[in-house]
Amino acid sequence: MREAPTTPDGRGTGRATMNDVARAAGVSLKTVSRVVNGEQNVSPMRMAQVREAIEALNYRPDLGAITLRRSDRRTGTVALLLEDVGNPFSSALHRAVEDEARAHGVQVLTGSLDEDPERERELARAFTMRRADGLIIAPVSSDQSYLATEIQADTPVVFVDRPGHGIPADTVLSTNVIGATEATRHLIAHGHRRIAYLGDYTRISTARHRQEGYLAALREAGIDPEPALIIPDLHTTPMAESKVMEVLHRTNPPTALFTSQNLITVGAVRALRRLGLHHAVALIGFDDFPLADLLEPAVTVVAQDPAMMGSIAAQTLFRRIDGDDSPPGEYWIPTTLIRRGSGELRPGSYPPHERRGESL
Amino acid sequence: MREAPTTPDGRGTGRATMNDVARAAGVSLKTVSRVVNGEQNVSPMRMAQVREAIEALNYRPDLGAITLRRSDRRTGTVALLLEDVGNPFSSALHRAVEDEARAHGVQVLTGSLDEDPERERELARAFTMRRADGLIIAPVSSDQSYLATEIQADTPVVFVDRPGHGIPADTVLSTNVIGATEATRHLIAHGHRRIAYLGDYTRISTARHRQEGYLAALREAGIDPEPALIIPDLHTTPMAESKVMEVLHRTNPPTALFTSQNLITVGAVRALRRLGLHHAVALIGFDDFPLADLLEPAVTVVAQDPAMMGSIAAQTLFRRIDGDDSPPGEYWIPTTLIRRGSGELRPGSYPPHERRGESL
DNA sequence: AACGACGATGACATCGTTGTCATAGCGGAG
DNA sequence: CTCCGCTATGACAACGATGTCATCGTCGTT
Repeated sequence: MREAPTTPDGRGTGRATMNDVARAAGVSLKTVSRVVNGEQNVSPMRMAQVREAIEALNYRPDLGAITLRRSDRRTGTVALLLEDVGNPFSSALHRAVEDEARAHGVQVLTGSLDEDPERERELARAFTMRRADGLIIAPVSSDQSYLATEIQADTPVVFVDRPGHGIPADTVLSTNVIGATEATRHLIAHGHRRIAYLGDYTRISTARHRQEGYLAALREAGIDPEPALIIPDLHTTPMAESKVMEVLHRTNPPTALFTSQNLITVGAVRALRRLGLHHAVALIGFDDFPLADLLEPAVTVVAQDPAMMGSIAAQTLFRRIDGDDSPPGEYWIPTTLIRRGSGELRPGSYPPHERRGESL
Repeated sequence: MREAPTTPDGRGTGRATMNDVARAAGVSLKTVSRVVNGEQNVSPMRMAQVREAIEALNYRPDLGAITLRRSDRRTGTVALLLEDVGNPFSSALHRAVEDEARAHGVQVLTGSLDEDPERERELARAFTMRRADGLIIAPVSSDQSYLATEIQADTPVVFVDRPGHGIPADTVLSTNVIGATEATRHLIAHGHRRIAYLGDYTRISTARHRQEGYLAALREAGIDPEPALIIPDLHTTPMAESKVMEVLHRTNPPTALFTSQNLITVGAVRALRRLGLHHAVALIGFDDFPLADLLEPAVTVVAQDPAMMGSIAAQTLFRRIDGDDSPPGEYWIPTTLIRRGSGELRPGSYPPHERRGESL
């Protein structure tokens, strides 16, 4: 095996170029290009020589240079901007996008937005400079019109989990309103009338929609929503936990809780445990989470399908990349109410201890 | 605002180039380059003209072209190859790498390996072609010598979670042996002598090391390891669940379980629940998981620190990228035994029902 | 008044690759 | 034997940017 070549001017990167291969094989640059790209009309002899040189020099094409020169300008990369690649929802979605991308021979660049609009702009800019072939984004800022340039430059954009604003683009969403309505209706059907809503920051569209669904179900059942039971702007587990503690200490506490998001659900579970009310106060959470079925009682949830959302978003994106220019669509991914126990508790189960052995 | 320019030959990408900006501003290409790169010696007047043109044309530099031409050849991208970006361990690690990368103005390309050596090669090749500035990988194949070319070409590689083979490189690992020894010792200290080991595929180095630690603790306590209690090659929750069911149905069942991985731990919890033995048989799992503290009993674990692993791996990588060429190092990230209840059960707690009220 | 230093600017080559075009060689039809 | 058409091959420009170098003008110094 030969040494890695160094260009005469000392700028050597330690990596062989197509030119190095050409020299080594004693053919022209273009012939190497033909072999590498599997083009017709190369004699078997040259072909063998070139392949041998490629092997010997350990040549690897430079995708940057290829992209620059090729007429289609594809980078074979798509960008994925999510809330936080470390959380279960985002990472499940990410994985589904990756699977779809793999099928297209495309790599995925990811970034976490952390509810930070500035970060959204930064990352969008970074990915623009990298000329990603497409962009899937769960937007956090209130205006995505800065992406208009991209779309105009033929880089498709797909919104996922949250709708975008200021530009038309394909959008993949959970049926948030319907799911929340269904959850609340389910609690009402089990006899509850004092149902608390615990939600994330109101600026987040999904939080608003879930609250909307909650209110719709109350209205439909002729229950007056009680302002004191509508508690938005919770974002973390500790925030939710302490708020739930407070709510349940009130003189006229709710008999059921509807939590609009994972971390809040977990906070509620912790609070109920600490108060020993986990078998007394009903609970339904929006968004499923691992081990929900192993808790005591198991937690009833409105499950989203992040994997499906990722798949659909990616499929839509690739269809656009492949030239589909029909009008943008909205894709609604259905949620599923999973009955596990916590959502089927009836009001007036106090004191909890008397009921303990009963369950199961 | 002006229309996006089209190059005369019709190859127009819809995106303005530096040349377009130069033409619009009535200056030379090089002057635009100077402005964009904030170089000295541009008159304020030209500067203003150029900025205006940039704004009007919505110019964005093409990172591919920049990388090709610049002498440092940086792409501002690092590659991260993990077991599965969708699982909690990988995604926590991913997030930590992203945070470190963000601090360096670098983007992260990710890929999931799914224990598939072929996939490892494919992705390594894809990232090589993209000329990532560095590579962090949790290897699955038995030989990474194919990466030697990369290292030689000055693209640093860092192994994380599992050691690499065939090339020297920085490596970031959990203290698997120590952690497993500690867990097993803890069970022994609580009176157990019949402790089952339930592990992942033996081909995975972490699984081997955890088994090693388990055996070391037994040996140290003068307990003869019982082959029937050493159960490797479990990889999924259902596999683990059914195996644990089987083991506990034996005539002389173990009084404690040590599970070497998350999914196995969850499988064990499910099996114990189904058999009603969750308060009778002790359990310690390797690797922490969300809600472990909310299960009944709460699950004692040997916690890893994936975020720390990601941080250290990324920091090491960036140090290398910045030119550090000291000999490769090994970084051991300590594990922590978290006592929560399941690991503190003593043998002979049958029947479980008598003890139920007692706990807490 | 002559000169050197320096600031501002642009011309041109270049990075690694592909697209376009030209051309040499060869076999077969007329 | 000539010419056509095809295959195999290479020369050269171009993609979008930066690095190098040359040039020109201005100003302070002697």
